[in-house]
Amino acid sequence: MCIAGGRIHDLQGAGSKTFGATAPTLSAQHVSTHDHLFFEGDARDRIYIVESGWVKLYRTLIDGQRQIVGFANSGSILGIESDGHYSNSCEAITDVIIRPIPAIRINGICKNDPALADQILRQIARQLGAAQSQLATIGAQSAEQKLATFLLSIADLCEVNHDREFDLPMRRGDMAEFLGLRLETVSRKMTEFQRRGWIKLTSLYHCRFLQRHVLEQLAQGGEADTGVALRAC
Amino acid sequence: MCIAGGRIHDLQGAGSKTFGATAPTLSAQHVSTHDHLFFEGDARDRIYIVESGWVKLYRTLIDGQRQIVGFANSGSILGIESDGHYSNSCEAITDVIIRPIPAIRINGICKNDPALADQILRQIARQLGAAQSQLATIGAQSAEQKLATFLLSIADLCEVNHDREFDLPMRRGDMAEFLGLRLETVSRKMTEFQRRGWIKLTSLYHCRFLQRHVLEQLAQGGEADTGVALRAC
DNA sequence: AGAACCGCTTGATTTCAGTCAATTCGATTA
DNA sequence: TAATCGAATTGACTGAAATCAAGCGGTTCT
Repeated sequence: MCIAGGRIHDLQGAGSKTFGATAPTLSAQHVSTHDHLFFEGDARDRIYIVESGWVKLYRTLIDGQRQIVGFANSGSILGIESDGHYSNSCEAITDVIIRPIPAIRINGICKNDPALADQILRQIARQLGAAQSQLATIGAQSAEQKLATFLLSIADLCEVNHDREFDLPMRRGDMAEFLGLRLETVSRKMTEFQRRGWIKLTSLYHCRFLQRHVLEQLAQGGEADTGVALRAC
Repeated sequence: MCIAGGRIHDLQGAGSKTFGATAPTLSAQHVSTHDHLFFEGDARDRIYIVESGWVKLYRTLIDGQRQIVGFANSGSILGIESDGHYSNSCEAITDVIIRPIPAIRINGICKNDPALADQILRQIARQLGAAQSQLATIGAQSAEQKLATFLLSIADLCEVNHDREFDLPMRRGDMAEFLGLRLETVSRKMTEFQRRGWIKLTSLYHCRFLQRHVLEQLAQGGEADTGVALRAC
């Protein structure tokens, strides 16, 4: 099966030709929160361009452990890392609108559709860079540093508003599975960040930076000084 | 600077036209062990195709922590994840022969050189898949599982010979920086794997599988049973 | 030969994050 | 308003890997 619950709906007439004259012809589709676009191992019959909303991409190990390998929102292309079969599962974490592209178009795409191919090449390069950054985060940072890095990068994707406020569209457990932590650890650190006055959670899924520079220092591998001036030495 | 020690040598006449009629014109170059092809942040003036030998790709955090984001050998394309500037440093861990491709060719490559573009697209997709697998390894596995996964995948890249023997071209510290562990932990686990009769180190950089299935079970998230039969229950 | 160096191994101890368990919070429904 | 359910928080305890430190073995340099 490819779509859990079969709740993907065609949106005839919704935003078309986003990707130029050679763009795909399939119409945009709607996916509800918690529905899957595809599962790891499914035959890859199409790739998807996200038009709005958020999805998570993850892998499941045999012992049930899961690893989220990325979150994706508007502009992301899904399914390009695989060949024949999807190598990740993909679940909507908000309501999502996607535009499918038949996989058949991918073979020899450079000859047949150079505009789309360039688009895909840029996207996949960006995703590879992001995956490598995430490797550095997961492999070389402490829980505290991981969370700081995560908040900054998610805020970046969400475009922080004038109040330094941004969405946190995923659950604590998703954050944990992305960062290689447990949700209890994420929860504790979020609480600690608040207690120290670095962030303010206006709701579970809404966050505001109070001391962004402290998080940036943490993320870059420095010590958090909480405003205490460093003495020259 | 781009090449530490300036020890990259042109190899005029060495293997040419590996990548079809539209292949790059620059000649192959030799890089000695421990020399750098490029550093994180350098202007990306070219990408490279590895023709022989091994390199490591890594990032350095401000506090000096390093994360190896990948090892690459024959057939790999280096520098494609970046745009304008290299996002990783690249160091030869053995003597290496590479073929450079001027970055200028990359823009609009689909129109100008579709054969090379298809090649790059396949390579980058493979690298993204590998990076995501590595995320799952680093984020969701124990030290023991990480090492089992690593040995299996490196053996795969090296092509195990008839004696189930394969090269381990990197140092313990490199393995550690790749797996998000400390070199002491890698050393301990390697010793433990040997003591349990799963592997035999014929030298520091040469390994033989004795009980490959145990490692495979470990890597997939199961318990290691060391040959003791499981009772049906 | 001796000294110095480098990478690896091994041991003792500490610590950060994981585990297990209880409780709270918030949204939805009866 | 009470009941229910899922998600998040909080607490007590444990354990796996990090840290700190010493020693080993091979290679290179004087």
